[in-house]
Amino acid sequence: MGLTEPLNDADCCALPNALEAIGERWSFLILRAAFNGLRHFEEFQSTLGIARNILANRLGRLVEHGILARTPLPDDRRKIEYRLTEKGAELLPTIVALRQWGERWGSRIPSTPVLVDKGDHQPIRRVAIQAHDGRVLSLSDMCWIHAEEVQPLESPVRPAIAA
Amino acid sequence: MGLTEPLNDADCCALPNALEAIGERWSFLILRAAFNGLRHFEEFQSTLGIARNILANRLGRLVEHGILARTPLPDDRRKIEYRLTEKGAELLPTIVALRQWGERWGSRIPSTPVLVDKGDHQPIRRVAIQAHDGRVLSLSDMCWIHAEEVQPLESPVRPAIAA
DNA sequence: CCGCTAGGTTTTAAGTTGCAACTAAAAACT
DNA sequence: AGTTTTTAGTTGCAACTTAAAACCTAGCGG
Repeated sequence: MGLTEPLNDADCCALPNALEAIGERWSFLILRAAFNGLRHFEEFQSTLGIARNILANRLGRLVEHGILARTPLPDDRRKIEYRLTEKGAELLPTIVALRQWGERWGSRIPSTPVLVDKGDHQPIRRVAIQAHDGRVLSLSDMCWIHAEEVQPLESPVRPAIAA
Repeated sequence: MGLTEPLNDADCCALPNALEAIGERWSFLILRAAFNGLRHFEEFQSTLGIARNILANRLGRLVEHGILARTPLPDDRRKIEYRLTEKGAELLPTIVALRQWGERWGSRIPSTPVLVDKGDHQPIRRVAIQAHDGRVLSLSDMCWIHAEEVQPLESPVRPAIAA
């Protein structure tokens, strides 16, 4: 078996932290809604069908964790805007990965609206784990080592384009 | 704002399904433990510190959803092996993406054991959303369109990784 | 100053989690 | 064969979380 991580200690891995921020019921769905451009309490509430007290609680928690920013609009100060921060926006790969997994393995019709590159209208790739040079890796291709043991690369590879 | 998905209907998106399978408290951590090679009830229990009844419940649910396979070992039939199925193994990008996010934004030391390519011991890339040609896309580079409207590419790019 | 709207809080019921103690079956010792 | 130990659970009960519905309050618009 490829990977074996010393997970006995909680602090070896950032997952528990991440889950503290977004692991509760509804948080993920609220986030998805935020990625879809929803910004206001009543929008979230009516779109998701979530109870108001829970929504208030989750929005508050996401704000606390710096994932959403809460701003009363200056021209109507009743209205509160909840917007993804940069930190929040960087959850997109996680959400898309989970969504793709659900699409691939769920009992669903292949879900008609498709996420595409705005430039050429081609569908995005499957989210995958890649080596530094872009090769797609699976579970058995990886292992854990200590950060200090990593050898710097001789010729740094162009970061964006896959081989 | 780049993406706007008709999320009014629950069935437009595979996320709620996915979350039904793995969205409860502990499920993600159990999965991480499984990725780290844990296989037995007592291992999960003592490593994670989870209550036994909850662990039993979650393992059962993950098995129901085809994410873990439950097999009593032939040479000691008390021992039950819980192993990731293919479906389960394909959650790896989701988990790694969330972990990387937690590492980047958490208040943690950069988490010493690092996940590397077993071949060259170089760290894996950040999990990202990519266009068909490998360009990394962000929120504002994408939009939703209907599947039928996607134009096939003239020179097909290696198909294995396209979504 | 009246009513409406947006974004909450309160109350109460129902469901979930967590701990500790218990059980059941298979293996190991004596 | 009988006792003990190990592995994987189940049960009972208290504490906490979630859900639904009603209520509240600041800010606007007439």
